Amino acid sequence: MERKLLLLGLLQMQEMHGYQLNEMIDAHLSTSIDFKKPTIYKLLGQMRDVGWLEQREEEAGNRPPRRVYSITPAGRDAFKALLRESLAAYKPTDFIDHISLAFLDHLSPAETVPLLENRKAQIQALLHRVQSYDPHQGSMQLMVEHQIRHLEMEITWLEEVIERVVTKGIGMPGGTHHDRNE
Amino acid sequence: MERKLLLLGLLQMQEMHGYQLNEMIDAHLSTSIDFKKPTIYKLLGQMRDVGWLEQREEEAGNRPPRRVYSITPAGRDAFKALLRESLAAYKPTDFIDHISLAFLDHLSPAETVPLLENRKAQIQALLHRVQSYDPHQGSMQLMVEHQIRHLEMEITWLEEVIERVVTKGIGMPGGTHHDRNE
DNA sequence: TATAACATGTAACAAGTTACATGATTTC
DNA sequence: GAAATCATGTAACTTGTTACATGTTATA
Repeated sequence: MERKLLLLGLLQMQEMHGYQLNEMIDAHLSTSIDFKKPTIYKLLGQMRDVGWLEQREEEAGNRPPRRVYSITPAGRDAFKALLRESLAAYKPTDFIDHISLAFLDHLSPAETVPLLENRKAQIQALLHRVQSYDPHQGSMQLMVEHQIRHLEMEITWLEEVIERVVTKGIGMPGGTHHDRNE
Repeated sequence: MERKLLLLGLLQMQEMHGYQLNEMIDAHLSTSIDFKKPTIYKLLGQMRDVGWLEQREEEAGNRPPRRVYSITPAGRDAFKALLRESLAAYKPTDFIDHISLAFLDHLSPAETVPLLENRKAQIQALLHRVQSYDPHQGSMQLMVEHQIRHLEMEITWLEEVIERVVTKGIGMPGGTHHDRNE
């Protein structure tokens, strides 16, 4: 539903066609969310079918006509309902992509540190990209600021982990066990 | 691949059967990751088929026999390779579940604040659950600490957002526009 | 004149979850 | 004797991405 919320929110500002929505999302939100064209087109069709959106065809020469979507009163209601629901409900973040951190002690510090430094460099690169954004309008800017906070936290956290690996004290009780070998 | 990494990591400590792995994950990681039984069983089968795991059947009375998996040398190699790869590569977090924050200004502050307070309460509840965990062994503890950091950040961030909504200054430039209505 | 940008979409695939199926054993 | 726990798995569904298909118009 969050993806529908996003589309409805953007269409609330002005009517747009799919390609245009894709550009918007690409330009302003690509660092923080994945949302690809086929999905956009599909959801637009779905929302049109249930009456949240109205479709208007815009002919322009011989190319595929633009399908311009505008939000209907029903769509506006749906938007508000989704928005309230989504604001009030917190969905816990999935940490599966960080599971490797749990097995840090299976590698030697000498090997671990450069890997973590590499990871850190990537986060930093992303942070710089996000920071270089022009300010967005209204509360849209909150998305950017939130991501910046998040990335900054990730970096300081990683630095601490690296520090702990270096000074050897990784997981609290003496239980450090990376095994002897190549 | 992260899920396979997790299974391999757990099986590196000791051989286990699927049900047991599921219990482990449930007990120690359920606050931070989703990983359900059917997925576990499927991945165990896959990894057995490619020779990363060895399967041994343990009969016990008349009930379905336990299929106990132990990691093979090939599995150990795969584990290390996956671990290195996964440590070095940062996969950006998806913020789609936070998109509602971008449309905060479509609701009146009077309505927004309680919704956000509710959201905050949920994060706090989760934080308390995570904090009540016994310390995990070795670097596994890092997962817990990371999640705690994350949740604390989310809470302070939300508090700031609430503050900004209350004092009206939401998204930087004067562009606050929540529309007049019921 | 080749490539990028414009504009739409379908089809195949991926990677999970939820719901269902089965049956023994232990606990209340 | 009912319900929870132990133990396995399959099947259907969900929700998204990637790859492909198509054709026009502007740009290098």
